Formats: sequence, structure tokens, C-alpha cells
Amino acid sequence: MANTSARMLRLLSLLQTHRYWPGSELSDRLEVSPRTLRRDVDRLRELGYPVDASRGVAGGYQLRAGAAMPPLLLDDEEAVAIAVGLRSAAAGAVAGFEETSVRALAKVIQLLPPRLRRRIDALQAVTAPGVFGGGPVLDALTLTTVAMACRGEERLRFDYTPRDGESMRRHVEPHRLVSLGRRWYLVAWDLDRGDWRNFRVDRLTAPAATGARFRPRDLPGGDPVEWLRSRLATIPNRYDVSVVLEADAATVRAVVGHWGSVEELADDRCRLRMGVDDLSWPVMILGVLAVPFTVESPTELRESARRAGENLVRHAA
Amino acid sequence: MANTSARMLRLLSLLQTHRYWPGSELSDRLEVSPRTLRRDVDRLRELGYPVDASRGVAGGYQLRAGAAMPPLLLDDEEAVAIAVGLRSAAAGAVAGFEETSVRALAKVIQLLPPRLRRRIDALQAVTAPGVFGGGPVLDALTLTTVAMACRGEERLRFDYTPRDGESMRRHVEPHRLVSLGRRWYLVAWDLDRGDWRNFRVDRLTAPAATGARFRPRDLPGGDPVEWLRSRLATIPNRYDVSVVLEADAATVRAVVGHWGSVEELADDRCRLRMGVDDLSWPVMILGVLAVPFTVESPTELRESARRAGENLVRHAA
DNA sequence: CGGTAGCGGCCACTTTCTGACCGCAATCCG
DNA sequence: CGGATTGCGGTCAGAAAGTGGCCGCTACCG
Repeated sequence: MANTSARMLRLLSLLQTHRYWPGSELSDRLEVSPRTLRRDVDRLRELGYPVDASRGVAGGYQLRAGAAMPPLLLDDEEAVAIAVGLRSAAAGAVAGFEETSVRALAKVIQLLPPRLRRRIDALQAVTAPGVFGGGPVLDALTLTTVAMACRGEERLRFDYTPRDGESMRRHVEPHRLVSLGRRWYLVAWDLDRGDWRNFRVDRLTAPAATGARFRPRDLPGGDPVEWLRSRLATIPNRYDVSVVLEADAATVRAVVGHWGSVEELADDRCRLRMGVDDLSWPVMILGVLAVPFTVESPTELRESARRAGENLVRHAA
Repeated sequence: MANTSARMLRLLSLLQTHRYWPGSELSDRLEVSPRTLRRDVDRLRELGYPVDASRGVAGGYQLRAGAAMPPLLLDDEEAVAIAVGLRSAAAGAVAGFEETSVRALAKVIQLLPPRLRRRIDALQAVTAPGVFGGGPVLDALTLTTVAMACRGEERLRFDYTPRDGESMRRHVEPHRLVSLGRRWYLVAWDLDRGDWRNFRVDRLTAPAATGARFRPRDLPGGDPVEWLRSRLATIPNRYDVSVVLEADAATVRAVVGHWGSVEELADDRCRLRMGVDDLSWPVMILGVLAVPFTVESPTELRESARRAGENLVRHAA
């Protein structure tokens, strides 16, 4: 209680909650003499946390940004917000951050007190529900359980239903979670088969870490993403969309965001390319942009767009 | 360096990165004797962090979830992921979490080392770019600067361009940020007018905290959200969309997510209601659902849907 | 100019920390 | 079952640190 370490943490936490603190108030709250407070502040500075101080009548202490990330001291609300934000980022709301997000999420979840965990679970599925065509709905608990087993190097059991086949209990040594093309895969050593396998996380239920730890094996080639990509290459199942639009690139980018690349062809003409599993997403983009367009590929997109358009026209009457 | 507090933090951080740690390895890394390590673990436990230990040949230490949130010790990647996730949540990707997210974001941003801040700023705007019709593009820096001024109780100057009028420099005591209907508002005491005002954050540029602190005034009524709502009630400017769809409610919900309410009318018939500023969003939903529908209101939606449909049909050829 | 508030040296006293040594208690494995 | 491994915690003595009080100094503000 009267411990120095604890006091330092409390001080750091106080400095994180308000921008300015008069020294007297800090020493008050920490129940030490002002002299000791000054020493504590010094200690923080020695640890690399940049605490600014200003003198004079309205003086006080302030925590600036430094070179290293100080320990984040969060209250309940903030912790929940972070978990929720990470969850939606893990679901692909922010392109390119899925994997880091799920790693950070696993860390937060692991530390989260149960009562907060319940609040988060109340939000149910990991996918930000919405228009992200093709993204399967994924249980956040499943994803984080798997992520934690990877990190903790714990064996994992789960039920798995392959695309065509019976559901089966599996027992694996989890290696890495990989997010590829809006889907999550687990790369793992299958203990029953004695070989490396990949599993789509959305086809996986009731994962449970067994508690047994293992020494990670080396994946052939080393890079799980490459390995997975080569395994999946045998079943390509995506459309490569390419459309020329009579609109300026900036407008298109504003609508499409990260989910496609926009190539400027002229002042008000650009080419949009994106890879998708489901054509409804590009159709929507064409719909909302409301500009002339030419479908270059795939031909199926023409058909989808025409059908959607006819449907709209027919019922708008 | 050989400081106890620092070592405790390092220990906590180690315990956060792997699930299990053999005691010998921990004492090794911390460069203390195993006895001291045991004492450090004890200290953590006394501080309330639940460190489990298991004995025997594969024994080790492990940090469980406890009653309080321990300080989060993040590496660069994780910190960036958290900031990015929070930013997208603040932009409304996760309904209902905008305000808490922006508070947490302000805290993280404040602590973030500049090099990481730059990485995040490279991602530019706070809005998850995409289909969220009507959400104005908002600069993350603006939002967090304002949030930090609120938290730090610092006066704020900024340029403000009202809907119809000249841009003007303002000087306020910021009170609260409020997210309402996919927009951010600042509720503040206007120092020039000597009265409470609200400002749309997307119309606000170059915010700068002056460094002068103030004692927060009491907002009449106390609740900033209520206050703002009553102020805005005079300018209603949204469409109230109501559409009957020939589809089962679950399907519609999966597409619409939080952004509307779905009322089940029959097995394959439901009513969708949502409030929007911009009709392109409901049009897209109608497009992607590809089911018969009847627009109940507003009549403008019929026109928009028809135009979008015709455009699709015309160019799909 | 005077008041406020942070800075940091000095000192004496107290408390904590540390490593070493010990026997003990789970747990795992053969 | 018995041995190896690994965590647990008591005790001890010396070393290290933390503490409050005192002081004069400096920056800032009105």
C-alpha cells in the first residue's frame, strides 16, 4: 500500500487523466510530502516519461508524449471502448490492421476483468454489421480464444465443419492467425493428422484451449501468410472487378475507401479495381456513385448491375 | 535502472506478452535472483494483479484477469492498432461508442510518441472511408485536439464557418464533445458572446488550445446531450426513411446492421426505418437486397432509387 | 515588486530490498 | 513409487532506497 511502485503507478495514472495537476494536489492525493512528490516526478522522468512542469502562479505538472509508450492506465469505459474499437478493426473495418488489431485485442481481453468482458460480449459478433459484402459473421469470442491460444502456445480443441463434410472435433497446435481477403484463417499443426493445416475461423466452433503447452514447430518456408496463400491458391474463388467510371478519382475514392484501388485516367474518368467474393458490393458502389460506367470485368457484374437496377426501377414507382 | 518500480513494470509487461513464463527465465531477464523474482511476483499480487503460478516440471507464471484493469503495456504496433481502431469507432463504425472512443483516443494520442502519431496521421481522416452516407469527413487531429482541450479544461481558439456566413475566429471554454446523428458537436462557452454555443466539429478548423485553464461553468440543465438536442431541434434536416421490404427481417438486419431498425411484419416481409441526411445510403441498401420493396417515405427516395436504377441498367449493357 | 510554485541540495532517520541459504510442497514422468 | 523440477516462503545481515524537513534558488504572473 505505502509502496513506492504502487504510488508511481497511481501518479502516472493521475497524470494521464487530467492535463494539468498542481503539485500540491498530487502530493495530497498520494499522501506524501511535496518533497517526495518532486522526487517521484523525477523518478518518472528517469524512467523516460516526459513530465513537464510549469512554475509560477498557475503552475503544475503535465505528461507529454515521449519516445516510449507509457503504460496505459484505463478506466472501465475506456477499456471497453478500446476493445470494441479493436474488435471492429479486427473485423476489417480498417483495412490492413486486422492482424495487429486481433493481437492487441487478445492482450486486452486477457487482462479485462470479467465484468467488462461481459459488457463487450453483449455486443455479440465481431463483424461490424453492415454492408461489407462477403465478410462472414464471426464470433469475437472464437477469434480471441484462438488468438490467445496462439500467443500462449497452448494446444487447442475445436469443432470444424469443412466446406463439404461432417463437423469434427480437432486437436491442434495453433501457430498463427492470418487475415486474408476479408476472412480469418488459423494456421496450425494438426495433431491427429500429424501435418500442417489451415482452418477458416468462421467454420470453427467451440474452441477451447486445453492448457497443455507446446514448443512451436517451424512452419515450412517460415512465412505463414505465404504458406496460406499457396494453399489457398488452388481454390481461387474471387471476382476481379474492373470498371471505368466517368467521375473524378477523388470522388470515387471517397466512396470506395480502402476497399479498392482507383486509377486516374483523365480529369473525370478513372478505373476502379477491386477483388471481391460477392458482387453486391461493387454493384452498390456503382449505384451510389450515379455516374456513367463501363464494366470491363467480370461479365457477371453486368448482369448483377442490370438486375439490381431493374429491381430498383420497378419498385420505385 | 536498477530501480524496483521500473522492474515491476518490466515484469508486468513481460507477463502481458506471453501467456506462460518459467520463473527462471523471468529472473534471468530482469537480472535478479529467483528469490527476488518471487518477491516481485508477490508484490504484484499485493497490488491486486492476479498472477497465477503452476509448479512442477512445466511450471511457470501467468497473468490472469482480475478485478481491476492493470496498466496496459503496449508495443508500437499494438498502440497504433488501438489508435486506429478507436478512431474508426469514434467515426461511428460502432454505434453508441463514439464518445467514449474519442475520450480514450484523446488519452492514447496524448501519450503516443510522435513517430507513432505520424504513422496514424498517415491514415488521414477519421471517417472510415466507405459507404457511411452523410458522415462528413472529419480530421482526426481536429477532433482529438478539441477532446483534449475539453479534458484538460483549457481554453480553445479555432476558425468556425457557420452554415451561412463568414469564417470567424472563436475563443471558447470547451465543455463537452457530443456525437449526435453521425455528427460531432462541441458544446462550449463562447467567451466573445458570453453565452453557451454549439459548434459542428466538421465546420471547425485550426483548433489550438491556448494553454489558459479555466474552472468549468455549469451548463444550464446539466446534460450537454439534452441541451444540444433541444438546440438542434429547431433545425431538423433529416429524412425519415420508411420502406416495406419483401424479405425476412434477419436478412435485412444483416445488411443494415445498426444503422436502422427493422420491424417484422410477416415471415418474409418487414419494415425498415432509418434516419439519414443523404438518400444514397438507403438506395444502396435497396440495391443490394435485390428484393421487391415499397417506399412509404420520403417520396424523394422513390426518385433517387429510380435514377440510380436507370443508371445501372443503362450502363450495364 | 511580491506571491506562488516548482527545483534540488543536504541531512538524519527509517524502511525496504536483496541475495543466500534453507526445508517444504506440488506436479510430472518414468 | 521415487526422483527431478519448480514454485513457496522463512530467516538473516548488509546494502540501498526512500522519506520528511529544511533551505535558498529560479521562473512566471499580475
